[in-house]
Amino acid sequence: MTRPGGRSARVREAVHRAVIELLAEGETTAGVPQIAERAGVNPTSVYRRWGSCASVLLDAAVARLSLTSPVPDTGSLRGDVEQWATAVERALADPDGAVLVRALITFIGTNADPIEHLLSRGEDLEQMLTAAAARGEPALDLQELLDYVLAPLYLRVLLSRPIEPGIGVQLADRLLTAAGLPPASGQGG
Amino acid sequence: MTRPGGRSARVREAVHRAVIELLAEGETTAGVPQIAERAGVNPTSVYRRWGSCASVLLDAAVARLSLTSPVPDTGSLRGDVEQWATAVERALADPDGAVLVRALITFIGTNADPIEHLLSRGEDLEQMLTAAAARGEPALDLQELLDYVLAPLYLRVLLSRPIEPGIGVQLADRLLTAAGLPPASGQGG
DNA sequence: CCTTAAGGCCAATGGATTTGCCTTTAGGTT
DNA sequence: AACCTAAAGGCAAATCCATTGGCCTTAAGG
Repeated sequence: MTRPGGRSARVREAVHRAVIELLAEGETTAGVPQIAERAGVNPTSVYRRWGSCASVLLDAAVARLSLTSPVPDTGSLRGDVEQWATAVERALADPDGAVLVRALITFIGTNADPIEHLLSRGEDLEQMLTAAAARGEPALDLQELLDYVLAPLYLRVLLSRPIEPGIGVQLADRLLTAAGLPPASGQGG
Repeated sequence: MTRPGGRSARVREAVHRAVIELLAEGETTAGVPQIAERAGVNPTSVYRRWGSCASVLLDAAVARLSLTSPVPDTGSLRGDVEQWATAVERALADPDGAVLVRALITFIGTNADPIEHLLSRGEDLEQMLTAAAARGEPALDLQELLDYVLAPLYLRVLLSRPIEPGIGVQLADRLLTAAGLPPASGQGG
């Protein structure tokens, strides 16, 4: 029998918060003992539940990023893409989000699981694009969406460049323009 | 007095090769002792010169990446951008290059130095774009070059997706098209 | 009020890191 | 060319610290 709630949940929460905090403070070399102390938890407990610092990080990152950027459904391709881009922009502009993305990237080389997780989100996005095409809007590729919008945002995070407010929409517009969709007039019609 | 050559240089070389090899073999958790053994060097020497595994990696990455992708000067904007994109593509398609980029990203959060190094290359690229604008060609932004070409390539590396051959030129064309430069006819004039 | 999953504590353990000292040798000098 | 000198490497012993294992305590979930 597994026990998802109560003390276990509190420990999980505390540990997640601890890693994120430590990373945000630049303590990138913190080990399990440091995390445990910050979380007010015994190191042994962390070792038993997660086994390593990397797993903790991964768990925290996936838990956090799952709450972010749900796939939108505004009824128009432009609306969907812009809304999604904005959500990603917001997620990455938040220092915690940035830190988690970097951590995720770091450990993706080791673990295949997080990639799977990300790709499953990709399928949702693909559906969003497919639905738009079915409505008669321009057909977009998931890869194009990633190239035009996600990649530039990630590059900023990874190189520690600032995320300019509004950049999400701007990137989305580049994609939509390249796809032949006229720029939004903003006046409807 | 510092001694850049002779045995020191050999040790440096051997250690660089060792980290790259180990990473390429998937030994992402290798520590200083493993690196030293692979390099045929005493661990103490590694500790004294670099202090940590991260520094070794960084040193190796910067040393290696400095040799790659020199800024081109073909006389035409399209030629320059396409050639640069292809060089980057080639660098990232090489497993060693990919591994180093990921390593670099991982430790950029900690160290500011490598960012400086990368940005200094950015200035060279900016000159390339400025020179083209001075010739009357479309004026491009460094940021656009990074967004359209570098970011998508990096994203592939970071998410462990394959780098499709020719993708460099394809990305370059997107940028050039967006800039109003007609696609290459390949027939000149 | 049970049962037992999960956490805490403490005492090993083992490998990474540091330290002191000696040997090699790069780079310069005579 | 032989010859300094000190920077850099090697070696071994000492130390430090993350990780593990055994055992007890707490408290979910029924």
